[in-house]
This record gives sequence, C-alpha cells and structure tokens, in this order.
Amino acid sequence: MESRRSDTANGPRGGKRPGVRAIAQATGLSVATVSRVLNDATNVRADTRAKVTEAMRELGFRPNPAARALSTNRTRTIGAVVPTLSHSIFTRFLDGAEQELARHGYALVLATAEQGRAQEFQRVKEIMNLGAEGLIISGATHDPGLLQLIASQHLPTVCISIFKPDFELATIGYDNEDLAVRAMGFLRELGHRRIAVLHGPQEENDRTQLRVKGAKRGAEGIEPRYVETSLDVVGGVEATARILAAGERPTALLCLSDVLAMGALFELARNGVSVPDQMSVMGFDDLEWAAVSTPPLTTIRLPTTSMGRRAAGALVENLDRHTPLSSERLEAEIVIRKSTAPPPGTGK
Amino acid sequence: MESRRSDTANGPRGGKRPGVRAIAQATGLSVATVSRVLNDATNVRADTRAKVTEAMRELGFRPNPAARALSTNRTRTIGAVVPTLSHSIFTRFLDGAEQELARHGYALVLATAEQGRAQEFQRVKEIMNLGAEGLIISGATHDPGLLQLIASQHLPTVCISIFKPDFELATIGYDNEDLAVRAMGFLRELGHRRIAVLHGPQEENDRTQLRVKGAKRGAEGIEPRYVETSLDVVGGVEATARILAAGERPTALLCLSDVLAMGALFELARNGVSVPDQMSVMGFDDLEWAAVSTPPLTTIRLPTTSMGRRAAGALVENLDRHTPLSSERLEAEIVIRKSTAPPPGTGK
DNA sequence: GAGACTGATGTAATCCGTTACATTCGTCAA
DNA sequence: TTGACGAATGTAACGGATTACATCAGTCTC
Repeated sequence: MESRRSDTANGPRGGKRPGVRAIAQATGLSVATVSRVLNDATNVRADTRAKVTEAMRELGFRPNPAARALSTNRTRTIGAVVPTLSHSIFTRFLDGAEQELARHGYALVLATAEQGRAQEFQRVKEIMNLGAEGLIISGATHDPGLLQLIASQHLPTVCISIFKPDFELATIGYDNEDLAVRAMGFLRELGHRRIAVLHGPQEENDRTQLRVKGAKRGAEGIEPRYVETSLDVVGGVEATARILAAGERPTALLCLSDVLAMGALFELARNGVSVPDQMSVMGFDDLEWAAVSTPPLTTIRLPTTSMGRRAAGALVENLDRHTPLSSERLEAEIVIRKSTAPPPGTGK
Repeated sequence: MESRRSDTANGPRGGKRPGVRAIAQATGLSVATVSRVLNDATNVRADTRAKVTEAMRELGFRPNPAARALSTNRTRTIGAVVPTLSHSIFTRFLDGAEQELARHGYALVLATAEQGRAQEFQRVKEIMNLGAEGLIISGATHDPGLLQLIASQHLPTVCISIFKPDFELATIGYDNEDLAVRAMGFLRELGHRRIAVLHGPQEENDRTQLRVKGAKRGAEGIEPRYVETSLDVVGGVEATARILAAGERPTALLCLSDVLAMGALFELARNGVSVPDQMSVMGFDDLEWAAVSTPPLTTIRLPTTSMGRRAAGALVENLDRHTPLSSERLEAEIVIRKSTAPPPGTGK
C-alpha cells in the first residue's frame, strides 16, 4: 500500500535513514563494533568509540527501536490502565510511576477504562499488542478473561490502590477497609453517634466497596446513614444537600473520598452550617487543597505518589533483576485538622 | 548475557512462543497466508481464514509487535509530554487525547517534565527512542535543540494550550491573551477598578505569560496589582492572604487559573470576606468544581478535553491520511456565575 | 622466539512479521 | 480441449540491531 517512509534530505547525504550499517561503512568498522558502542560495552577502544560516536552525530543516526526490540526481546515499556484521569488520586499515582520508570529508562503507556471491566480488558489487550513488558491496573476486581490472559502470557502485573496478599496478582496499596474502620473510630471517639457516610458508586469499584465495608465494621452499634453519589465534587454537594434536607441531621459526615468532602464543605457553607461547630467533616485521600480549605480538612493521607513509585519500582526490579513481585502494604495515617470536633452540645 | 526469554509451558506444546511460522506449519499453509489473515486482507478463502484463526487461538499466538513495527515501519504510538499531572487541565487534556487515540488504534506514551525545558527535551528524546510516530507538547517555548530535533526527524508534532498560527509547529489551543483581555474587560464592565491579578510563575510558562499580558492589555487605564504565586490551591491561599494584608483592598480578584481561585475562595471565607458582596472572584479554566463551589465561580471555560481530542485527531489524520497538520483556534467562553458582582458601594 | 593468553574487532546468523513476486488452481469462453 | 484470467496461496527477501563465535593483533612468559 503505502510506500515506506521516504524522508528526503534528512542526513547530510540525503537518502534513507542511516542504520548501524551506514555507520559501520562510514567509519570502516563493523556493525558489531557500532552496536557495542551503542550499548556502551566496555571492550571498545576509546578512539574507536569516539570515531563511531562522531559518525553517528554526523549522520544523525538514531537506533531503530523496533529492530532493537526485536532482537533483544525487550521493549522497556510498562502499561498502566487506570479507571479515570479525573481523579487526582490516579494522576498522583501516575506521576510517581512515571518518574520512577523514567529513572530506569522505561516508558509508560497509558490507557483509561472509564467504562468498567470490559473496557479495561480491551485496553490491556491493546497494550499487550504493543509489547508492554509489565502492567499496572487498579483494584482486584477484573474481567476473568483478563486475569487469565495475564496468567497465560506471564505478564508481570501489579494491582494498585489495594492491599490483598492472598490475591493471585501482586497488590501494592493500603488497606482501605482498615483505614475506613479507623476513620469511623476517630469520629466515634470524638463523640459522634449520628454519622452520615458519603461514598461513590460501589459497583465494579472494590476500593469503595472496601471502604464502605470498613465504615460499617467501625460503626458497630451505631447506625450511620450511607449515601451513595457520584464520585466527584458535584456528588458531594448533591449528597450533602440530600442529607441536610432529610429529617434528623447527623453531627458528622464521613466522606470516603476527599472530592466528596470538598462538595460537602461547599454545600454546608452555602447553607450556613458551620464546620466543625455544627457539623464535622472528614475526608479520605488528603488531596493537595485539604490542608488549606476552610476549614482545613481532617482526612486520611494516602501515599499515592509513593504507591506509584513502588509499583513501578517493583516491576522494574522484576524485569531487570528477576526479583519476584510481591504484595506490599503501604501505611496511611489520619491527618487531624480543623474540620472535625466533638458534636455540638457536648460539654466544652 | 541473558538467555532469551524462555517461558516454559506457555503453548499447549510448551517451547517458545509461536510465531507466524508455527501457525503456518500447524495449518499446512504458508506464512504469507497467515499474515494475510492477521491483517484481514480480503483475498483469503473463508475456510482458510477460519482454520488459521483457530490455530492461532489454539496455540495462543500473539503477533510480535516489534517485528511488525520493524517491517511496517509503524509503531502506532504517540508521545505526550506534559509539564505536570497535578493540574487537571492536563489530565483532562490527556483524557481526551487518549480516548481519541484509542479509537484509532494508537497508544499514548506519557511523560512529564516538571523541571522545565531541559527535562522536556530529554523526555522527548526518550520518547523518540521508543519509536513514537507523533508528539504532543504544550506551549510554544521549548529548548531550541528540541525544535531542531523535531524538525530534523520530521516528527509530526502538535503544541497544545496555545494558539499561535505563525509558530513553526502546529498549535491547537485557545487564545490565552485574548481571553485574559476579555476576562479583565468583564470585571471592568461590572465597575471594578481596583483589581488584583493572581497568576502562577511566568518563567518558562508561555500560557501564564500570555494571560498576564492579556490582563495588562485589558487593564489599560487602571492599575491592577499583579501577584505571582505557586500555581496551586496553596498558592491561591497565600496570594490572597498577602492581598488582604496589604493596604488598599481590591474589589475583585482575577485568578488566571481556577486552582488559584479555589485558594482565594477558601482564604476569603476564612477571613469573613463575603463573595461577591465584598469581593468578586473570577477564575480561568472552569474545573469541575467551579459550578458548585460557594459561591459558584465565574470563570472561563476552556475546551480542554476536546483540545485533547483534536490534537490527537490531527496527528492520527496526519499519519493515516497524510493530512497536513495545521493550527486550530478553539473557542472559549466566559461562564458567569455568582462569584462576581459590581463592586461594593455601587448603587444597587 | 614459540606458545598462551587477553582484548579488540569482524562475520554472519538471528529475531519475526510483511510483502513483492511467483505459482497454482479453478472457471469460463471460444 | 485449450487458453485466458482472476483468485488464492506460496517462496523468499527484507527491515535493522544484537550477539555467538571466529579472527586477529598484541603481550607476556619461559
């Protein structure tokens, strides 16, 4: 069909892109030596090396990555499929991952799967067809076909955002359930008994599921109200509006994502409900604004960026040094700021 | 050094990964036919095709992307280098780009350059070494070496976030300067004369430079105060605090990024300055929360996601159909919400 | 000065799809 | 029946870097 790419006048002598052979010819050396220079092998005389490097510069030589990949069977590429880029949780993660990969000479191929498992499966296939040597996906609920594919192709894979040591793939993340238990415990210790829990859609989202489960476990004895909404600021606003409109008003909102907490803060402010005097608000994530909101948000600091670094690092070690992949639990902590206080009416 | 990858027991018959030759052997056909099936050429008999497909499934065949790339001279990969992933401006852009690329069977290789031009140059080199066929970078100020490299390699490239038809590369974006002029004009029409302009660092960031320039042009005759701070919510808080602490208080804050506006809203609330009664606040970007903040933010809606789609689409068309790349100006509009009003003391 | 050894360099096979060109087969017209 | 023709399939070269193995030139030692 197409004629091969035929750049005119790109090297000083025009014609097609120079390859190792061209360099060999130009220097009077052999392709093996050129290749050795390219991969800075040690057994090349300094002056030879210089000659080759010079010729490469001269001719504008760039090694063909496909050819290289073909003969080494390496692509130095890692794929990541995240549910969405609209949550800074994932972008902070990607940031960390990308930095770590770049540090080791790997590239990150990014795909999003906003439409759930099936799409995720599809995207992973595409990434594999591209030759990725490792994969990062999030959570532990996936299309069975995907897990099977990963297993059958022996594709090194890390699941992030969760910690589940008994899972068939390595997981690197925090213990969502336990953290939710602790968050709930924190509010109870402050004295809260009427609590509303705001969370995103649970379907196909095991992180949310685990957090809700944890909240339930931590709430034993009291009966929080659970409000499901869309996982964004608008959802937080909407859920809070619903809560304020309902009968008995809670004394605390446990938002299982900071974006929901932001919505809650906005909506409470709009309704003149002062935080934390009349209502405590607690988040989950510790996004960058949480420290400076009005009031600053009590939340759970998730080590998102370092999760990215660890996930990427683990894959790199696996590929470069055959270190087996294993699950890692990352620590997270409650960050107490000013959006939480004992419930109103408590002796002060 | 390393022995070639030697997965044991991956195909039913163990041994190494099956290639087209293995499929040919298994079916009694030739590699050419197998390849034709692979690329769904039309001139293959239906039953032959079925036989081949079946054998591929049977043996777990996956075409080697490197070999394919080598012979077709195509990688179906586009690189994008963004300054950071911490701003949803870029993640929304990436979202759009990734979707569009995926739709056409291309993959997105992502890199970030948080440390300015030099790092951007470096990252682009890495991406080129990976075989990307197209490139997306942001803004128009880059390392001269980078521009030269792009030119010498004939790498199809799109610069986003700006519109600059006379630039040597295609730009797809909005006219930052003009929009800032209009934003300033909007505030002036409301009656504001004492205005503070909040903006991020100008160095190495032409988008900010252009916006500041536009604000200055739009402010002819009045003398706004320009406050430079870090480009995040914390920066917005900090700058607003400085403004409040200073002598004569402005009646409006023009924040040249929504994140700064968020910080401003928080800090104003903290200080009991009511918006818009005592102070108007205007943003730039229209991030998702802007419609529901307290008060909802007047801002400029930038078509970020569609910018991503257009940039990706333009590259795809260039690669698939040789459509030349050209600059595109995207429209943006002021979204009037409740954070702006005439200055206090205006007859109402 | 011959043999042993080390370090630098060269030769040619290899990785695995793709595709130009060659071949075969079946069908239809004359 | 033969020749022509088109569709289906086969053969083999090709792309560009890597690398096992071969070779060659010095060095060192006795």
